[in-house]
Order: sequence, then structure tokens, then C-alpha cells
Amino acid sequence: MIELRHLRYFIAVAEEGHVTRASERLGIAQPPLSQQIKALEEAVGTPLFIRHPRGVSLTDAGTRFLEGARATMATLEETLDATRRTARGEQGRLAVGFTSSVAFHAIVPASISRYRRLYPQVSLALEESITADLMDALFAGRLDIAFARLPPEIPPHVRLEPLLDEEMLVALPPSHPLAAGGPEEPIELLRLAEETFILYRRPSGPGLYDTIIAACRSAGFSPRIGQEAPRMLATLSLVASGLGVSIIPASMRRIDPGGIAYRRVAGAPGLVAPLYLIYQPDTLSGATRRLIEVVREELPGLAGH
Amino acid sequence: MIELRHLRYFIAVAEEGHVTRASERLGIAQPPLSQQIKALEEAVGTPLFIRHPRGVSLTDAGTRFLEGARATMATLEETLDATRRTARGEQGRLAVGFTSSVAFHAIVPASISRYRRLYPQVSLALEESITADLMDALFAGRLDIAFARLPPEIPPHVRLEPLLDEEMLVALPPSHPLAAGGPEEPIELLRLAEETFILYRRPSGPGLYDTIIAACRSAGFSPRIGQEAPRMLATLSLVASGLGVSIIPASMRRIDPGGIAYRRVAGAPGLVAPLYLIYQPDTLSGATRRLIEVVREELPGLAGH
DNA sequence: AAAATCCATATGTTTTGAGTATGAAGTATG
DNA sequence: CATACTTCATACTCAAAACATATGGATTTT
Repeated sequence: MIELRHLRYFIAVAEEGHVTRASERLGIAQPPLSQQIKALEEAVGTPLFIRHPRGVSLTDAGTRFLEGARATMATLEETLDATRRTARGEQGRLAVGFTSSVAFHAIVPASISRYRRLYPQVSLALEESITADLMDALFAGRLDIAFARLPPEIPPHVRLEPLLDEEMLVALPPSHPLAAGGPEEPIELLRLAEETFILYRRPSGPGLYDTIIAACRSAGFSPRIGQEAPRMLATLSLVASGLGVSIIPASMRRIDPGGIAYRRVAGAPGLVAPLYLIYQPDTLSGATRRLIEVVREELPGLAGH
Repeated sequence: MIELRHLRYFIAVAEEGHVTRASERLGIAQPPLSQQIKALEEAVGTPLFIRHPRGVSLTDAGTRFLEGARATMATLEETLDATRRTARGEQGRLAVGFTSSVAFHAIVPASISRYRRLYPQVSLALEESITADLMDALFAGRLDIAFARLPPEIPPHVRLEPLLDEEMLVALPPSHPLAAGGPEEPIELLRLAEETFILYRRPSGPGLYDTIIAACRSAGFSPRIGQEAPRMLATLSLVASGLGVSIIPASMRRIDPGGIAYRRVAGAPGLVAPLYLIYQPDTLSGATRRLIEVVREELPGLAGH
């Protein structure tokens, strides 16, 4: 069976044109080198060297073999390089998922664009889905990592790394009396007791919906639910149309489907929208590790926003 | 040190996704396979497999390595193929030399064109030179094989394989009285005793020149030499101009610089032009061997022409 | 809960690659 | 022309490493 040792030895002998000199270069004695060359010729099935009284030279077949042996070694070297770069996360593919709601938070675009700049040789695949689908994809390996709110169910071997707890804001129709104050002036949650709430409810499981209900309860009232919208954007459209108020993560403020007023909330300490980085810590690819690093480095500059 | 064994084992495990099954496929036990995989991962410097309770799967780095490992093996396989084809003489390069005088003999173009047809993947380099240069080139390895008349000096390790002895013809000017008979009707050499001879003389060494002188001597006269031309074609031009007669190998009959009459020669048994195939038998390339075969096969149909 | 699956580790055996000594063939040199 | 030298090949020994057998640990299946 031909081994790389044979190729290394062959190349040395071919380059030196001299078995003894090649053996010195290889750091072995001359006889084993002669033996290995002989074994190689036997495996190939044809002489590769012409033995002269003063050194050796390549046969035609040997010349062709030298070319191929070098190509083989070069292919392997490249492979090792690329493999190590991939392991270090400097090369390869990375599939990142996120929900539509977190995509508006600055940490997501900031991390991804910095990652792109730092590791341009990693080809990024971005996917926006609902949390449940992200978790499935993560578990099945179609996704390496995801940004999301608290998922309904956590598959085994999946880690939720809490990134930050985002403040939540009240979204008021422009005509609403409470919309008058400045955006930084908080509203007591209890003052919304008589309002109709438009809430985004994800299919199955807890999440922001429950957080909001719980916050209202502990503020002393049970919110009247007017409509449950399937998408965050739809929720805000309904608010803009004056059908009710809503409570949304602060980063969603950027969406403005027509004159919505956003106000901070006072007296509701648990009313936050957590943001998690989600991945399988046991089977981290290098590229994934690098993204986690980047996200953690971006965090201090953005936390709380 | 990474060896091909590692690549072969790695590919098997990657393809099976299963160490035990791969070990069966490879015909070895499972523990050594685990060890070799571990050694490979250590050499590469990064894990290539993720160990699951029910088999193994590739890491990102492993996926990249699989690609490269396959490419490496493929490169080697191609190399072995090409090397063996080269050894068999089905591929590669072949440098063939010949003198201007033998190029007219049918054996040369016939052999070369048949060789071209049989071994189209061998790229042919044809070179026309004087015999001495051919011998130098042959000895130096710039030429694999040559067609020539008897060379002045034979370098060591060079074999002259006699192909055939070519008849020699008298070349007469068109106006010459002896030119009247049919070409197949031989002339006694002695009848040329009073003629002026135009002879082709190669720089240094014996050859056709001496053969002709010797034949005249044994026919009973010493030829009067009118001029020694440096090239065969020049010789015939001088004959055509009526400056004398000449004696040339039969195959040169094809050259006709204006109405030369060619006649066979009688009573001169030694008056032949030998044609040799010349090569170094100790360092024959496959391609050279094949050409020798082809020439030998062409010989029966052409001998004596 | 027990059995089964599968990879990893531990230990012994065999293969084989490498070292030392020597020979054969050819070349250079006195 | 004989001797010394160079270089590759062969013979034999040793050591490393590849492989086999036995066993353990983790996880899943029955």
C-alpha cells in the first residue's frame, strides 16, 4: 500500500538525484530509503529511477510520478490549511437564524456586520423564522445559531445564552390622550387598565404575551384583549388605526406604521423582553464560536437599548 | 506524520458515519481505527468528528477535510494511472532523430505515422540533424532514439540495431550514354571507372563515402572524385548538371532535381547503405520501446526497398 | 431495569520501518 | 593498471507502531 512516506521519500530522491544525499535531508539512513523507494516502485509497478554509478535519475514514468506526487502533497497541504482555518472559524459556512421581532434590535445587525468584516471568508446564511422553527432547525443542524426571545420549548443540548433584557414600551395610537407626553416620560402601567390591548401571540408556548399579562396582573388589573395579531407588524398597524394599545420591545420603536406614540412604562419591573443567543454548545463549529465572541463583544455597547 | 492510511480510514468513517461499520469495511478491528482517527485529529490539530451515542458525524472542519482527503486520493490515483500509462509507453513524450538521408526511406515515415496512430497520447518531437549530432543528443538524453546510417563514433551504452541494408544506385546525368537503359537493368560498376564521381562526404568518420570507394576498389578501379558535396541534395544537383555521376542509397531516388537517371549496380556485393535504429537499451522509456516495436513490425513489408 | 449499541481505553502481539554492517559495481586517482 | 572512493543494494537486527483482544463507560432501546 502506497503511503505518503513513499511520496515524501521519492520527492527527496528525485530532487537530489542522489539516494544518500536525500537520506541525509530526510534524516534517515540510506538503506531504509533505498528499500522504501524499491517498495514504491513495486507498488506503482514500474521503475521510477534509473540507477547510475553516480546517483540516480528519473525515468519517464518517474518524471510523471514526480509531478503527481508534488500535486498530491500540495492538495493535502491545502486541505490541512483549509481545515484548520475552518476549525478556527475563519472559513466555511455559518447559518444564523433570528425572529422577525429581534431583527430590529441593534445587536443583531451590528454583530452580523462586524462578523462579516472580521471573517469575510465565511459565507453567511441568514434565516428569519418563528422561534419554534428556529429551534427545530438548530436541533436538526440546519442552523448553527439563532437570536430569539424565550422559546416555548428548549430541545436537549441547546443552550440559551441571555444577552440582554430589553425594556418594553407602550404603543399608543396618535390620537390617544396619553400620547401627549414626551416619549421618555413613563406611564404607570395601571393607567392602561381600561384600555383594549392588541397583542402579538406566538403559536403555542409562553413568551412576551404572558409576560405582558403577568405584568398587568401584578400592576393590579387584568387587561382586556381586543385582538391577537399573528405578526408584530400587524399588531402595530392595528394600534396605529386606533383599535387599542400595545406593549412591545423597545427596539420595535423603529417600526412606525403611521404616527404611533411610544411611551416608557413605570411600575412594572418584570416587564422586559429578554433576548437570547441560542446554540448547541457541544457541537460548536469554529465559525459559530467566532460569532458568539463577536456578539459578546458587541454587547457592552448596546445593553439595555 | 499524516499518512494515506489516515485519509483512507477517515474517509471510511466519514462515509459510514460509524466507526465500527467502517472498521469492518476496512478489514480491521474497531479499536485501532478509533486510535488512528484520534491520531489524525491530533495531527490536523482539530476534531474532525462529533461523537454521538449512536455513531459519529463530521464537524465543519471534518467536512472540509473530507473534501480534501478525497481530492488527495483522487490526485494520487490519477498520478498512478498516468505513471503506468507512461511506463507502458501509451503516454508522454518521445524525441526521435534522423539524418536527412534516411528521412527518404519509407521505413521512417511509415513507422512514425503508424506510431502516431497507435499512441496518440505521446507527443512526438522530430529532429533532423547530421549523424554526429544525433549521437550526441542521444547520449545526452535529449533524444530517445534515432534513425541513421553508420555513425562515425558510437558512444558507450548505445545500441545500433541494424534495420536493413539498402541497395545503392548509380545516379547519372540525363544526357549520359549509360542513362539510356531501363532503371531495373543493372550497370557493371567497372563501367564507371572513367567517370567523375560526385560524392556526399560527412564531416569526419567513415560512412557511405568509404563504402563507395571500397566497392570501386574491389571492382578494380580507383574512382576519380570530382567534388565532395556537403549535402545529399547538393550532390544530386551537381549530377543533374552533368558534372559527374554519383552513387546513392536507393531511397534517394525520390529526389529528382531534373531528369537524373538511376540505375542499379551489378558486380558490387558490398555496395549497400545500412540503416540503423539507434538507442540506449539500458534506459529505454516505454514510449521508445513502443517505437522500436513499431519499427520492427514495419520492417518485413519494406526490407530491401 | 436490563440489554444492547457504540466509542474509548488498556494491554499484548505482530508487522514493518529504520539502523548497522557489508557487498557489488563503477569511477576517479596515483 | 591497481587502489581507493563513491554510491546503491542486500542481510540482519532492533524498535516503534499498527493491529488484535479484552474491557469500560455512556447512552439508547426494549
